[in-house]
Amino acid sequence: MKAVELAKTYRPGDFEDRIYGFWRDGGYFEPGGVEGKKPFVIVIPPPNVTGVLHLGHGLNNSLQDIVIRFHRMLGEPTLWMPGTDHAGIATQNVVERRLRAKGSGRRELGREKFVEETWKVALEHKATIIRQLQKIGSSCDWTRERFTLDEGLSAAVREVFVSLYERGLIYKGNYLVNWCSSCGTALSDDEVEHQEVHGKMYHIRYPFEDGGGFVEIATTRPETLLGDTAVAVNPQDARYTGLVGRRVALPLTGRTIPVIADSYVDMAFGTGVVKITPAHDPNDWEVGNRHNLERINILTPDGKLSAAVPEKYRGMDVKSARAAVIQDLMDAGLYAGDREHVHQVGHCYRCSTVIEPFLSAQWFVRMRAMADKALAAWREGKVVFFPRKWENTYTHWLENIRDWCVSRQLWWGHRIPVWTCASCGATMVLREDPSVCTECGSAGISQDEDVLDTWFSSWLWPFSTLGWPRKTEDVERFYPTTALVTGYDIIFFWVSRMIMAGLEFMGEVPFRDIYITGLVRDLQGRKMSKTLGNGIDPLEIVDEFGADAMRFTLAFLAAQGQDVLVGKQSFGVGSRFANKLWNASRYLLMNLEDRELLDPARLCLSDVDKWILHRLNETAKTVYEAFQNYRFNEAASSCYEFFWNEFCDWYIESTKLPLREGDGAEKDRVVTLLVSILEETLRLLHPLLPFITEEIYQKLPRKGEACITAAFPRHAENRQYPVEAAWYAVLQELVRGVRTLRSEFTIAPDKKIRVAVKAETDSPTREFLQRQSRLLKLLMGASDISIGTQSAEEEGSVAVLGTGFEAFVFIRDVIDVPKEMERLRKEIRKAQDYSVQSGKKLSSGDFLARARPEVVAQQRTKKEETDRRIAKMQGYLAELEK
RNA sequence: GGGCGAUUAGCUCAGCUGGGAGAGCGCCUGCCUUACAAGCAGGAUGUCGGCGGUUCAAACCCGUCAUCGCCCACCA
Repeated sequence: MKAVELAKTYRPGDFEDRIYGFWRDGGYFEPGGVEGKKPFVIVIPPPNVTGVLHLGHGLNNSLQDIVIRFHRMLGEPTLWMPGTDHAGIATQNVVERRLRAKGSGRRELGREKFVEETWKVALEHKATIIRQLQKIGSSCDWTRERFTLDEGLSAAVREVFVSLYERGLIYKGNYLVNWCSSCGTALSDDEVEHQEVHGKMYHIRYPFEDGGGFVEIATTRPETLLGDTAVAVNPQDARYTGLVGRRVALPLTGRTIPVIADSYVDMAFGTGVVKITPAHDPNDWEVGNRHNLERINILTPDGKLSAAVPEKYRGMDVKSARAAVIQDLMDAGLYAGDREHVHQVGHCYRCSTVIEPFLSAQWFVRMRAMADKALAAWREGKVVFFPRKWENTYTHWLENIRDWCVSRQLWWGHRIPVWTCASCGATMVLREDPSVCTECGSAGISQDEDVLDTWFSSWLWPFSTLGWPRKTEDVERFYPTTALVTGYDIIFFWVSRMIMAGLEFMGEVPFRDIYITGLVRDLQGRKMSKTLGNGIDPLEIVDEFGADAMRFTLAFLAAQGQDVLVGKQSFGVGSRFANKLWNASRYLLMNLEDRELLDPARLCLSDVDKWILHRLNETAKTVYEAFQNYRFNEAASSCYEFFWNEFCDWYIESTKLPLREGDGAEKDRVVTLLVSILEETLRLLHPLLPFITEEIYQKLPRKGEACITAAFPRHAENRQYPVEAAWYAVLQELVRGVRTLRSEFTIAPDKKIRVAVKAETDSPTREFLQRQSRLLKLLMGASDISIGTQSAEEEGSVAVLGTGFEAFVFIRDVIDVPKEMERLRKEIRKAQDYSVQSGKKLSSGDFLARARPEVVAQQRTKKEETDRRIAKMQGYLAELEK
């Protein structure tokens, strides 16, 4: 047979795109697998169509692809459902920013044109994102790709909104909501990020209406005074009881407001007197409700002071209004100073603008009942988080759930399917767009201007992508899905809500396993962000190191529950590993030249072969279990260890002897085995390094159709060879010992040495070593080796001790005697430390009585071994002293 | 104010059921040994954050303190 040629150097760029095309065009990403097996399904967390993917997506999608490929190779019908999210606020902001840069704006453009423009931008980004996902090897079924704003998903959103309305779970009301004046919309409570702000606490005097003194209040937002409708004191507060019922003159406004008593007021805080602004503070809102206070909305939707305030302040933004109010208070002699104050202030999660509580009419979803169902599902074990610690976050949020404000004052999103009739005032919540009023037949109807929160489409993702509300085969076959892989930052936004929607509309949780990835950070542990400029572009990594290197590195670093810290240099790990795989494969395939492959099942196995097969078998088990439990770092490091440190460093090296000296039949046997181990290893590594494994796999002389759908290696009882594995471990110990000596005494690699090994009488290990004496010579660089039960001569040698053997290396002429004595003393000291420690245990009655018998026995054996070693080393030392 | 996580080699971190502390990178030494210098062979380095406790036995379990980080929370 001819040798198979692999390029001299590993260049992932040469084949990754080609391999991806082979898979995609070959339909390998579509669900196949074994008939009747339970499908394995993941829906992708849809990336926002606002920009490009960052390394966090790189991690998240690499891990999903690893799991998907693993299950596909187990023969399960596997579906990775891809798609993207229209990301309401974020995308609208991107487009608005662009328009502003051109001196335009969304108002200038008008709703229809603006939405058209946004579609263009979204589709551009969508294309980029999909290209990126493909670049890193994502084996998504692109024939099923979805977008949260496409027709099907819009139908799902519509159905859910109407159906919730019909069930009485959606209502509209005038409430205080979180308002972002920059985005110009209401937000849900979860979309507000609290940040610590070093601000000021301002003290202001409110004079009594009838003259004669004042009360002093403290506030962090003096400008809201313009909307005050009361001041409150605690009814228990002896200082102020007399004041309740009196009226104060509200500064700068000409209005007077009452002093009321409410237990909400904390007597110990500030002055014990609180200004009450029901329209601009959630607490004041409650107080206002209890006391039937007027609500004065002093803000406009774009964050300016409204017509409700005195003329001079109208049109000012909050910041300048604050300054003006303070100045005017000073001028009026009502300002009582300020002090430093650190507090939490809500900011918009999309644009970081300070959130104002703002009174407006919004749509809300009643969450309590759905949350209880989601909690029950968790309690019944229907969803499991990996790692478990995130279950606290999940339950805590659900237990304290609040109604969900779902309307957004945006143009980009699903328009709320509600119409009102101008003539009869009817409200229509409908599955189909009406042309006239369903109550009075008037044509004077208009649709609600607002759109829905982006998450209102995302929470349906696990079934809307499958075609729901239509009764499709996909829904039937693939719902519920199996696993979800996502970041902890969206447990509230997305994970919990999907579980609620799944239970509510499908009657079943949408997935079973929830793997929560860590966050990708830079090497200093900082979040990657545009402003810090410390972000890493996954495509740059793919270009420089290859997609396989990126994936392997991320998996290698992804310890469950830990953030992943990476710098560009980090990817060297994966890069070197892929390179090693390339070179080892190149070498093995070179050896096919003039060889004939035999039937691997009928090969006669040497002890060394049995060792590596045993290790491969064990590794397959470890990796299988690691993938099943989403322990990616463990899978990656086991693969690394097996392939590099065992297969390459020892097994391939060991086979160089027969390949050099064996006869043709022996060479055929060895090459057959090497190629079959390589083939299995490629399958083992495929989920982690899909491109390179497929590329090499396709070149194997004997292979299945494609690595991507080949069977994942499984642990087999009949491939266990623990005895041979133990023998080989002794061989390694012996070789390492001799190599250490060589290195310590700087014996040139080409200088051949003579070694005598003395092993225990009647030991199978000794017989094994005797059988491997030529291999031993090769591995230790020995010219001559003798293995017996006694060494004829020890004169002129330096000894190496190991499990059941002593080896004598005849290099006394080149060694530095004092140095060797020093080394021995150190070794002895170490062994003695252990012996003493172990002796203490063994002489303790408690230990003997309470420790498990096998532990005691083990301890005893080890101590005896150690003591024997000490005695021998002392013997060598005495020898040297002479 | 609650809750969670981290603290292990110079750096980044593993260590899943308690039984003589591990990896990768970096560092040092020797090698271009016909697969691989992105390599090979070898080496050094640790009061496992502090203090208590449980246990025959603790990096691991419990308590406590310290430092760092994250999440949640309406104190003006």
